[in-house]
Amino acid sequence: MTSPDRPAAREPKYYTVKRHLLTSIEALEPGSLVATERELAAELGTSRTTVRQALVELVAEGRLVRRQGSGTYVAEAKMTWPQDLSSFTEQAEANGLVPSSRLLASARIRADDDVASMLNVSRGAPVYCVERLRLGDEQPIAVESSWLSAQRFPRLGIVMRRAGSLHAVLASDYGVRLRKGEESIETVPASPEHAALLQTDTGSPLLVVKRRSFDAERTPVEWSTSWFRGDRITLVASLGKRAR
Amino acid sequence: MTSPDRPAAREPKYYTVKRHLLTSIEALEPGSLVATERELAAELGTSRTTVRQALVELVAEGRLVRRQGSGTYVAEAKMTWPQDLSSFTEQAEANGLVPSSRLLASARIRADDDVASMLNVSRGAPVYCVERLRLGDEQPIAVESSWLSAQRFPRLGIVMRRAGSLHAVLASDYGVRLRKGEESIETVPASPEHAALLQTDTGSPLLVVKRRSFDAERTPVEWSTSWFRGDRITLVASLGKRAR
DNA sequence: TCCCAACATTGGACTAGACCATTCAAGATG
DNA sequence: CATCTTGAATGGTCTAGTCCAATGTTGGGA
Repeated sequence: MTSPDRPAAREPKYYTVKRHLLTSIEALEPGSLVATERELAAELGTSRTTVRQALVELVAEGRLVRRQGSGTYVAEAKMTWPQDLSSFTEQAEANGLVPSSRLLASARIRADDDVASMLNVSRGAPVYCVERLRLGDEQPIAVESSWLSAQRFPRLGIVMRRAGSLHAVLASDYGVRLRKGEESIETVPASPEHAALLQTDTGSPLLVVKRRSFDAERTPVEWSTSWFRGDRITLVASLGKRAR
Repeated sequence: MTSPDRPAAREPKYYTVKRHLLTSIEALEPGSLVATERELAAELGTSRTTVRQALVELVAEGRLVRRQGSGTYVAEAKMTWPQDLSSFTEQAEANGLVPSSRLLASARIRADDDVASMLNVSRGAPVYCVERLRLGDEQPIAVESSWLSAQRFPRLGIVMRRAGSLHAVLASDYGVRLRKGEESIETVPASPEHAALLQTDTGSPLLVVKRRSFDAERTPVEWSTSWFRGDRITLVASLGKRAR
């Protein structure tokens, strides 16, 4: 009674625009300039808002880059990011990048319920929260927040102000070698703060990696959360024995 | 000359709405009805479009669920999904769910460049493409596409029409036991087709897991891609030695 | 020649509305 | 009492426009 042959999935108009753009993009080199939003709207007989919705998704997929005042460009290929090495420094070097960090914040605070259970300390116990922007070849890769017990690692806040690698400090100053434990991965829209740090748009999808690390005696030592740009990064892990 | 104290990250209006909603949501039980879009727009002195943009992100984060004609509700908690077991069947059972599958398509096609290199066969060689909807307790969890060499696994298309578990078939009918190789994880917006299958919205962020599996002789056997709803699933892997 | 101010153009954010599809409850009908 | 019809309310999609912020070009002045 409704429609004779019902399409399996009704396609919104913006999605038609998106597919049209996708085929145009495929023929172009990374860095090429794409038509302006107003041009596309006129050309495809639609509104700028609808064109914009298609562009938002293509940007989220890492196919396009928009620069206000300048134009929309075909994006560079995504970067792959290994997950099986222990530290950011190692992972960056495996990717052929020069790793660096900017210390955003380092505070001695009291553990809330989440942090307390993850570090196996009592609620309210003093913990260090170290927040860093991680860079590869001076380009922002991830924002990373780490929590560690302040009782176990006294003066960590002072030590971190001069050091680059947290894991190196733990090994040299405290004699702790980390092994990774559970890791969880999900996707969330970027907050304005994270977007600004990662030089992307508010609301664009990020990959969030939460990880707990243990020492040789299986005591939880570090609880960390990393935010990666979903449009620039593909996380890669080799699961079985190592590949090469 | 521009502004006396520049805020670190200018907050869009829709983000203020989002934070307002987030605090309201936190006090509510999953399943609770939230105010309508038009009410919120009037109440917060903004347009429905802006309210909608905030809702889109909260839905993407898995905090809210919208039902056309009915209303907007507080969502159930996300489901965690293990990554360290070999098959979907095992993973579902580890989660306490009854696994099932719907065979969407099963075709014998010629390998394109990507598939050929992943399976280590020549371009144009015959391969099977098996596309399945994976369910846990009858709820859609993931869409999964697998490619396997048709030369190595003759009559796989016929066999799969009756079988549920691909890995079980490989073991029983062909004597192959798989071990996992590299795995990559990224996030993409849902196509209308995937959205319909996973009962979510077109454009909502999905987690895409691509994986290559090998046999005991380290020959690539299966190349698969899985799409998970990013608002419902958190991927979990235990990295070091097994946790328990 | 060099620098800087003015301006046109781009994407970014937002508005106020239209129309549609789905849901669900209230009321009419058997 | 059960069933069907109707219609109001909801979210889904799209339009056509405004104003703003960032960019890059152009032309005038030192």
